[in-house]
Amino acid sequence: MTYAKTTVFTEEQQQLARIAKALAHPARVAIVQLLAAKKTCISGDIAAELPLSRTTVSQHLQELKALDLIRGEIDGLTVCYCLNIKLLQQVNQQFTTFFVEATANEPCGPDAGCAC
Amino acid sequence: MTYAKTTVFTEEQQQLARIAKALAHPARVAIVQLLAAKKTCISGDIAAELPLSRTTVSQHLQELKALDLIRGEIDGLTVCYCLNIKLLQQVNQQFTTFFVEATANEPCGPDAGCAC
DNA sequence: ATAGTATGTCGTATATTTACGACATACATC
DNA sequence: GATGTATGTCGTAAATATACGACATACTAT
Repeated sequence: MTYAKTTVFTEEQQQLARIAKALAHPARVAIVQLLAAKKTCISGDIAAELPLSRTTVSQHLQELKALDLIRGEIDGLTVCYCLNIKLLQQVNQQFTTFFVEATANEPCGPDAGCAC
Repeated sequence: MTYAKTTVFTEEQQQLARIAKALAHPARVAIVQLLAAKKTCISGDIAAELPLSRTTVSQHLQELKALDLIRGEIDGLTVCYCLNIKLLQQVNQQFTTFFVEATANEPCGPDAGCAC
């Protein structure tokens, strides 16, 4: 067996992994859900809803913002974070494609060189 | 402002985050795609396709296996990893629901107490 | 101007992830 | 049985993520 490393990760794979990473913490999932529910969008209120310190929540917000999944608008003294709906729709499409392709066929079998 | 921490992360949020974490590395995304493409399913061949050592790939495989996203079947000297199609379909549904809910409404606005 | 409030950043401690060589195990083949 | 091969685990080093108190900044209100 040759063990040639033919593949480097594609931009597509890296992009999917990046977004997955952004959602890889329950706090960040919760933040997106909070914003979607329109319950609030103000930084401090978000922190108040989560069992974490304001500092930590701010850090999670920055992570989501770094990927442009949310955007912050300064409104006087407070900051309002809004979902980037368009990007989320795009990302939704990427995940859907990934999962559909992953679940399209029965896996393995003789084609792949195994008996299962 | 009271800063009462009313919410602890729900099982749903934790589940989504867990799966997202599993896909939060391009190598693991690539592994799922490789298995889906039926190109191969044998541990060593998977490692040969990726720009990582066999040890590291094995580690990534164990992570996917721990969440039951893939299953390993020993076939003599080799081990064949197969996608858990049913679980992937379930997960697909979870992600879809999450994204649909996140993108259903225009975010923010006066309801949420901000001006954007 | 002064005081108070909301927010982000810095510093830092701890935990987790990532990566890989070395080793152990288990099967196949000679 | 001895040898070779495929795989997983162990130990460990380095990088990254998580969490939070303390501080700095910027705006509001008195």
